[in-house]
Parts: sequence; C-alpha cells; structure tokens
Amino acid sequence: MTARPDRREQIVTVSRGLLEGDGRDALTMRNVASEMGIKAPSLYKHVKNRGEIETLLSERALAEIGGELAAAEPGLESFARVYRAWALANPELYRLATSTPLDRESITEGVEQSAEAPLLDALGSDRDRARACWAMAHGLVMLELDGRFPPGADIDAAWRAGVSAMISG
Amino acid sequence: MTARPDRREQIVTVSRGLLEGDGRDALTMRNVASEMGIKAPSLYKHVKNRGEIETLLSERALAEIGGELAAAEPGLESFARVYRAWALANPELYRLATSTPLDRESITEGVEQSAEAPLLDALGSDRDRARACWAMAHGLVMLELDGRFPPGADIDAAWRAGVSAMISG
DNA sequence: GTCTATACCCGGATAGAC
DNA sequence: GTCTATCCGGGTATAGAC
Repeated sequence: MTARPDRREQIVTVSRGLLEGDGRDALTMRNVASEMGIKAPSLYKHVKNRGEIETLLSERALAEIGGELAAAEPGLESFARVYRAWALANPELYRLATSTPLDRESITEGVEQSAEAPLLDALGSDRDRARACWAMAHGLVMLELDGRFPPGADIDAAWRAGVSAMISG
Repeated sequence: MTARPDRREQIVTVSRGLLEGDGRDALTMRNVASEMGIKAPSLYKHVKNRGEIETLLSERALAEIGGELAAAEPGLESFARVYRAWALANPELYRLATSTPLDRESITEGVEQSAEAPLLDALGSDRDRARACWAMAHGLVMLELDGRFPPGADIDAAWRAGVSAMISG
C-alpha cells in the first residue's frame, strides 16, 4: 500500500521529467540513473536498453492522450482543444511519442485505436476525413511546437478555420 | 564556366547525400569531410560549425519547395500533389527543414513567404485557412514519413478528403 | 540489485605546422 | 586551405565482485 513505486515506474517518471525538462538529448542512461540515485549500469537490471525506456514513454503518452480524448465531450472543437492542450503541456513527450516509428508489437493493444475513436465519432465514421483531421491537428501542433508560425500569427484562428472546414466541408 | 563547385556548395551537396542516404545521424563533420576527400578540421575554413551546414540545407530545401510550388499550376489539388511529392522524394531533408527552429535572421528573405503564397492564392487570401491547410499537408506528410498510418491505410484517400474539405468547407 | 571498472564507440572543435 | 595531433566531451553496454 505504501506509495513506493517499483523501479520501472520510477524510470518512466524520471525519464519523463528529464525529457520534458531538458529535452530529448537529456534522456540518457547516465542521467536517468543519476536522478534515481543509482549508477547507469544498474538500469539494465530493469530495462533492456534505452530504446525500451522510450517505448514505455510513448506508450504512456498515447494512453494519456487517448484517455483525455475519450473523456472529453464529443465533437471536433472539443477534440481540438484537448489534443492541442495536451501537446502543449507535454511538448517533448508529444514529439517523442509521435515521431518514433512506433513498434506495434510492443505497444499495448488498443491504445492507438482509443486515440482515434473520438475523431471517428465526430466525423460520422469517415475514416479518410478522420485521418486528414488528425493530420491537421498533428501538423498544427508540430508547427506550433517548432516555432514555425510567423511571429504575429493567430494560431487560435488557424485552428478555428481548420476545424470549421473539416466540419462543414 | 567549368563546373567545379566551390567548397561551400560541395559541402551542401555531400551533406545532402549523407542526410538522405544514411539519415540524420550520418551528418557529421567527419563524414562530410570524408566524402569530400579531406579531413574534418578543414571544414572549419568554410563553415562556422555543424549548425551552419544544417542551416544551409534548410535554406536549400525551402527554396526548392517554394520554387516547385510557385511553378505548379494553381489550385489546392496541385499544391497537395507537389508538396507531398517533394517531401516523399526528400524525406530527411524535409524533416530537417521543417523541424528545426528556423533562425529567421540567417534565412534568405522571402524564401518562407514564397512557399506560402501559392496556398494563399488557392484559398482566396484566407490566412487562417491557409495555415490550417499547410498544417494538414505537413501533418499528412510527417505521419506518412514516420510510418504512423495503420498498415492498410489509404493515404491518397486521406489527402483527397482533406483537400476537398478545405476547398468546400 | 547495486556497485566499480572498463571496453568500446562516437561526436565537435582547436592549435599549430606546412 | 589542408594537414596531424590532440583535447574534450559524450554515449551504450558488459563483466564480475559484493
């Protein structure tokens, strides 16, 4: 009952902190170990290698996004709001989870689908449009995270325009 | 008149080859130098550091995309086709050019705008929708490059659905 | 399950001779 | 403008003792 997380869980936690705090390059075995108060070689008793840590993080990220989307009220506006908010609150984790090749074997079944379902509901099960819509959200998020919009750009307005086009188009 | 490129130009060329051929990690000073038949320290007589090479590559990429978009026939369908085709033909360079923070000081003036203009034309100068549309294209490309669509997904259809929504929405 | 020690690899960048 | 020599840093991962 005591809230002592096991080592794997702790690895995920400190890895996430390092990633979000100091960027992807900070996610090294040495840093993770150091944050846990142990030495790097000891980590290999708990995870296979660095890649497994990233997989665990991606899994966690996808589960969180999926959970929030599933819990949100239906509709595209709500989807957009929740999706964007999560990404901006967890920029490095979002990047990691979406730009990694995603080995579908090791990812928990259904996690990917649960992130997709709300979108399908909002668009009358139109798979193609759902994918376009997902891509638009992903693109808007990435461009924002990467500082790709011109300085004065009204990003809110771009989201509104996109969502509205997807709904009424 | 002889087609002997100067060193900077040569650096861009071999860097591009390394990047596209072996991925981003292959873009090292040692590799670039080796491809040129010289030693790594010599590169510093021509470029300031590795970052400058990446900037040069980004500049080149943006100029190329902008050029192709400007030369294409007007309309959103054409934009989509050209944009996607360039990205798929130059995946690593596309990634580099779009996911780097883009230091606007050192980038040639107007390069960014020229890539944006065709989109504005196609959408009646609606800036917000143009940005949403750009984001959708970027998102579709990134998801495809990162192998993020499910195995059987019809990516062509997703593009069509997205473009059609953006036009008629 | 943690440690120390270590092997191995890689990278960016500079100094100074030629 | 190129070289050699070198410094400095970093990383993943394993072996074997405790």
